[in-house]
Amino acid sequence: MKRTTIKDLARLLALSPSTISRALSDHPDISDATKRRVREAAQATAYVPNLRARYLRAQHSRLVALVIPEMNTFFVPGLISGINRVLGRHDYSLVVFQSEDDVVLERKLMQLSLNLSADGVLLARASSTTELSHLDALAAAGVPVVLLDKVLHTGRHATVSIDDAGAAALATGRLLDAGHRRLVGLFADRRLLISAEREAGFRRAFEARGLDPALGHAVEVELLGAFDEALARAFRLHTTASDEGPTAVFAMSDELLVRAHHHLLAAGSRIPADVSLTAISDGQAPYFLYPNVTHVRHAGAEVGAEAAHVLVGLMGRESAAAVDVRMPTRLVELASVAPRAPSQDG
Amino acid sequence: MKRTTIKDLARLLALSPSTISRALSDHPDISDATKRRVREAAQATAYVPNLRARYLRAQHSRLVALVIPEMNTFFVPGLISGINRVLGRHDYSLVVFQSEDDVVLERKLMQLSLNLSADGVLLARASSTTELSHLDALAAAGVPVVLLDKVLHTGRHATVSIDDAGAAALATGRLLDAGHRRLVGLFADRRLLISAEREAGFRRAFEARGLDPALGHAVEVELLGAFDEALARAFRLHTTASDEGPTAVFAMSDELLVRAHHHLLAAGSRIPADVSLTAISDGQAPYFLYPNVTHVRHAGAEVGAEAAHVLVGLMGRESAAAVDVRMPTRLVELASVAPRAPSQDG
DNA sequence: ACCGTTTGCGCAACCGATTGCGGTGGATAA
DNA sequence: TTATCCACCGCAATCGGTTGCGCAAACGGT
Repeated sequence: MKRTTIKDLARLLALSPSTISRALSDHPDISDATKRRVREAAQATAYVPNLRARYLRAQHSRLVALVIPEMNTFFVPGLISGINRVLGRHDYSLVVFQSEDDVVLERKLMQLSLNLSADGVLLARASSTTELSHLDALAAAGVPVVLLDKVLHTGRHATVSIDDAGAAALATGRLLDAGHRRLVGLFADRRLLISAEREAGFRRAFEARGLDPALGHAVEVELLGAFDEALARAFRLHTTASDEGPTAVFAMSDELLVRAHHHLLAAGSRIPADVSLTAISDGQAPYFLYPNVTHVRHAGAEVGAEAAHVLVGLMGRESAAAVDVRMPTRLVELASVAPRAPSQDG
Repeated sequence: MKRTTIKDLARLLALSPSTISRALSDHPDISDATKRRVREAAQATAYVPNLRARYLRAQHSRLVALVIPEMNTFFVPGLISGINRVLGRHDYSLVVFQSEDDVVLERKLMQLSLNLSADGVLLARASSTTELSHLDALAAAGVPVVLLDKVLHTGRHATVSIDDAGAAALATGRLLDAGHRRLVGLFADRRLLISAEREAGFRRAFEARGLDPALGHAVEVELLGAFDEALARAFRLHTTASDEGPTAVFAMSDELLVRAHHHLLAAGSRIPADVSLTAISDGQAPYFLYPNVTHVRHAGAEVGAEAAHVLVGLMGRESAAAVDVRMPTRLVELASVAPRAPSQDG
């Protein structure tokens, strides 16, 4: 049941392997008659060229490794899809690894990518990854790396990301411009650069309008399990007797968005009549939540496609210029924000 | 910037490549002193073993190809994650391909998997794939294939799937047992085997209880864009003057579930006070929708892990037994079903 | 001092391809 | 007839490893 090789064909037709190889690749040195014979034999024996052997000789693999912290529901699927679409067009295949958000495993996977001779690597670093020395081996071997989504701007690596602070400011600003003042901002673990950036954007939106950033109550949701309690507490804490409580919520991610939405409905709040809502989102969830959520779009598919483009470019040439791409983001106006009549503090 | 090879080390240490290879693999024939020298030199020159060369010689690749129709939000991510987790434990790497739900591309990708000498293939067939002759070449080469999720039971290929009809009957039965009689069932394209099966289960639930299956109104949602209109029409059509309309909805997938949920809220219905809701779901969406949706769990992660297990088993031995695994499904009781007082037709 | 056994390493083939170069045979030109 | 050229194909090296086998030196025993 072994597969047919070029040598098998050579033996079968009493030719040399080189002739078979050339016949199959339509080399001018081979006569048409021979080419025909070879092709027929290849057909008959179900010959399948062995790309690994070919690539070994050619010193490449046409394999690209993608390392992500972990699979999730909203962003990563689009990312993979976008990457795959672009890579497929250039005859690259995508190997997907998960680092389980662990630097140690991430390092191992970088090493594995090198062992497999990946032609390029796409890395969404683990949250605990604070330095990129494990990319040095890749660099030394001339394997280009593109950092995506959760990047680290070292100036030495190509990156594809968004302006996190800007996106957060945009979504927050939409709430402020609708007249809301007391806001709750939902953020993931603050030690993550991305959370810190988005929280900074959240505050910046207040400052840009000459408002007191203290009106924005940032809630850090470390464990999704403790979400409801955390959000409820935020509302309680920031509701004073003289003043009413928060009237709008900003979620920095889809995970937080869907939970916030759920929480608000469960608490009996109407959106947007009682509470307005915006988020930074991949662009899926906002459409199946009711009402549709006004959001700043940060689509995995677009980030992935762009990163793949950059990588393909890098794999093409020798030089490894450290491009820094910032994907544009835009506000998608849907139905979760209602204007609010300004009160005395507006 | 070329990477160090075994030959480089051989030259450097004035040894033969074979000695280097054996020293690195701790072969007993090599003296400890030499081993030490070799290891140090390998360290110093940042030697990286080339797995492709090794695997070429060893006649395998430790690569597994996964071919899915397309990425989606709910099921596939879990699938990939589950597969990867199991595969990783066995030192296999996962190459992910998307067939864009097109048989022609699917065929090409099977061919590509063969060209790359994948050690095994995981296939979630495209909806237009009605026969599996493109797997013959893989079978001939001794490459095991496991069909998952959207399978085709040929008796010649290993499969991992669920009892679609049973799962649908379970979710539907939950509604009937709560006293609901007029039901709307939401299904994807009927030409898909999976839709047909689940619709059969939907009807079977009525029959099993001695009820008229005509009370179950199956709606086929071909285009997600036309969802709202289709569902609204179903409610209109099946609401008679003498009788009230449907009081419960069953969705055969997450995509349909989230849209149904959205639609019901938008129409001003309360769940479950006005309309009860069940679904077959991966198990994510039911928790972030409000109220949490009672569903039959069909988790991608579990299907993926099981399929990977089966494949690993198959890749281990020579024989290619055609196992047929049906994943168990169970009802997860949450909050979207309310009992309904029986009327005259109950 | 002689012989058998280890110990430690190299030769060369192999995995499945690709490719520079050289060689043979027939046709053509001089 | 002989020199020349071209069409067509094979040899052998190469990619980066692995491995069966052989061989020399060192070692042990008597």
